[in-house]
Amino acid sequence: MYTVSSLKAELNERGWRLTPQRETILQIFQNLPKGQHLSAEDLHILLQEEGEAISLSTIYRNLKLMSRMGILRELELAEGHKHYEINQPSPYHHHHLICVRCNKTIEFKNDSILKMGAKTAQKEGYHLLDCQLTIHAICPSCQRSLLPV
Amino acid sequence: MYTVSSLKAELNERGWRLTPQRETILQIFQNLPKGQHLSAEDLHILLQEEGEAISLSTIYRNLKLMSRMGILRELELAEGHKHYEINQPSPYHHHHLICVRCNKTIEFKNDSILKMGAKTAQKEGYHLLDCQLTIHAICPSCQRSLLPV
DNA sequence: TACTTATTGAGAATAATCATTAAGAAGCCG
DNA sequence: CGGCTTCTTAATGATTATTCTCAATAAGTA
Ligand SMILES: [Mn+2]
Ligand SMILES: [Mn+2]
Ligand SMILES: [Zn+2]
Ligand SMILES: [Zn+2]
Repeated sequence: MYTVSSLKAELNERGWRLTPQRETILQIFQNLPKGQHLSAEDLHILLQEEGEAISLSTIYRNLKLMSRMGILRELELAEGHKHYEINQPSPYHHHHLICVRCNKTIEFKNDSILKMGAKTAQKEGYHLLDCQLTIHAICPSCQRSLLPV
Repeated sequence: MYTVSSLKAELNERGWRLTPQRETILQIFQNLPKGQHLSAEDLHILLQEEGEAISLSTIYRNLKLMSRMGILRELELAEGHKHYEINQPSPYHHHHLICVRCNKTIEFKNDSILKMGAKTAQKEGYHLLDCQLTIHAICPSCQRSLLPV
């Protein structure tokens, strides 16, 4: 599992710095209950409630940065804004099935997808940061409700 | 001088449309006193005052569009936001000398710059949209005031 | 007149700016 | 070797600017 010191190492390697804000954000995501995802706004409010407020600017900046570093995954759920979760390696790596009506999200695993992603990236000489299958769909419950569109 | 019908022609040629908003924006810039430049916000307020309000979204979208079409010029003055003016051909084509302290802006002409720009673009096979020399400086009056930085 | 689809407007999300702060590197002793 | 002081410059936070989204509208065209 990703530690604060490995974050520091990776940052420093690129001439960047470990800040309390980055450390806090990493820890929030590491301690996030399985299956939960946070938007920038969610994170902002959560931090305020915990009395560790970080500015929205900094949150946006670091969510993007940590996604590009491959530490977080940027998820396109069905709410009109991005969500994030920690990017975990193989045994925990998973994909998302999202109900576009009620936003209920199910995480599922599939090793062959990850393998294929890794192989494809490698074949092209790309450095893999994340590989996620996102399925937008309508859940059984919303199907039953028969509401138009 | 650019007319509404030539704007319509150029738009339609690309599958785009002439809207009242675009027409209004063009006319505002055409009637703008020589040497005046408008920011998105300036334009928004100006239109509100004239009772022809156009949404800020639409203003931003069209300022960018019309700049890319070569109808407007996007100016990097010294105020932290973009300004725009109509993009006029040769005899009216000009450049800008801006005081970064008081924002006083002087327009000046220089045919050789335009010629060089045109030649350079042509040599590389580029289609010239605009060619502007922007000079950021400190005006005599601000020099005299001797204020630090 | 009907039809397709670009455009608009409202609101939300995200990015940019800039002065201020503070990591991390480097130099200096003890 | 450590701690302390400097120094450079990345990062933050507050604010502002700009972009994105989506449902509703309307331009151009058949
Ligand atoms: Mn959400
Ligand atoms: Mn201005
Ligand atoms: Zn559902
Ligand atoms: Zn001046």
